[in-house]
Amino acid sequence: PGALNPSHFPAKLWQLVNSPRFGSVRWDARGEGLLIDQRLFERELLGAAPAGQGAALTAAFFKTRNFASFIRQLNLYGFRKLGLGPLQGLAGGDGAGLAGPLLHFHSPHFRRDRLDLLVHLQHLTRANKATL
Amino acid sequence: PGALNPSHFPAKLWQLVNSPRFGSVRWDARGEGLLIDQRLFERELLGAAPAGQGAALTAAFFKTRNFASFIRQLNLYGFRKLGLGPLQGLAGGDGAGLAGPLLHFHSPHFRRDRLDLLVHLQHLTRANKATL
Amino acid sequence: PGALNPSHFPAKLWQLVNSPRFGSVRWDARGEGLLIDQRLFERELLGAAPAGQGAALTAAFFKTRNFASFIRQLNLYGFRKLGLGPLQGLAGGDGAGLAGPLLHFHSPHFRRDRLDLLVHLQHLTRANKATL
DNA sequence: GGCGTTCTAGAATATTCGTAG
DNA sequence: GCTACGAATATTCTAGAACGC
Repeated sequence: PGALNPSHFPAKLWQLVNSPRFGSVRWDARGEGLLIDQRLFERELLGAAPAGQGAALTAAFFKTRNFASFIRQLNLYGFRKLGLGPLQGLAGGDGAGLAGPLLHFHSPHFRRDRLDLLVHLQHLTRANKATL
Repeated sequence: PGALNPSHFPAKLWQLVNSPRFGSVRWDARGEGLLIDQRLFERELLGAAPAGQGAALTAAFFKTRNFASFIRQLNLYGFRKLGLGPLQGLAGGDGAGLAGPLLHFHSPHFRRDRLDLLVHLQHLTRANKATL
Repeated sequence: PGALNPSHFPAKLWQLVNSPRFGSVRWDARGEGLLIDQRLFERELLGAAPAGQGAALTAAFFKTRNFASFIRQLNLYGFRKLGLGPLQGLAGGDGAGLAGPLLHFHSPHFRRDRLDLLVHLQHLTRANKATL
């Protein structure tokens, strides 16, 4: 049972939020929660083509193509939704409407500059729940 | 629990073996077992490009890219390997060596012209095993 | 019990990863793990012909033709998978698509520049397990 | 008995679908 | 409407078991 296993969800999420290559998942201002742009996420990571283009999924972070499955993973690892993120799409029209609403998720074991907490991000199975 | 659910393995396998579009999975002579060409299967269904071509997976039957995962599914649904298939590579050289060895698998609930048996193809979980 | 016996798996693997003749098995950047290109491995070492060519297996390192058997050996000797190797499919289009994903395996007793550790690579039998 | 190969299964995570709240 | 979760299947990685040498 390894949260540090690079092929498991926690490590992937950590890599994702800290990668400059992907803009759909970022830290919030305090570095205590995730800000997720669903539309951008679907294009960058789930291979959703913006109409008219083949979905050439280069690096497949996930096997799913449904954003809902990603949310299910977040919940399985204990993340909860906080509400909509702050100020997006209001003042700044950043290009061609590429940005959608920002979803805000939080887990006590997922914080910027606290890689050490990552080991506590456990898959919430029935067995793991009993342990906790 | 539906073996007839089109998104589950039994229905997909049935569709696959009966489709003229795919040559990697066929009925054996008696229609009581499957003949599987691993290399062709990987190219047709798992997106393994034959060198020089991007892996453009049109219809994604499965999410995996590993042939071993397909075998795991066969075993999980009760299929057993019978041995190598008959007569391949001997008499008929069918083109450019596209064919590899044929794997032969069998299940009592998977037979040609017996779609009615398909409902008995059950995912062997611990609960289902206890029932049997 | 000889890990150094040239006919046994550890010595073969050592020879393989250090041979300039085979490109399918290499050290990772730190020299602490193996990077394995499955498709190339099958062609170079298991006699899988790239279509149109007879499988003329010159140096038969292994008797098997199944990649899965090689993986079974790795596990029997204590290797664990680390996840997909770095940098593949992302930036570099490496020519003619000859390369597939790189599998990353690790054992504490298999490190570059540490031939002395090789003696600890033991076949995990019931007896050996009890010892550990 | 040890080792290599093959086939199958266990166990954990991942994905999907439905539904309680 | 919507968020979270249960439960079933799917995928992955590793191990068990049987057989031959």
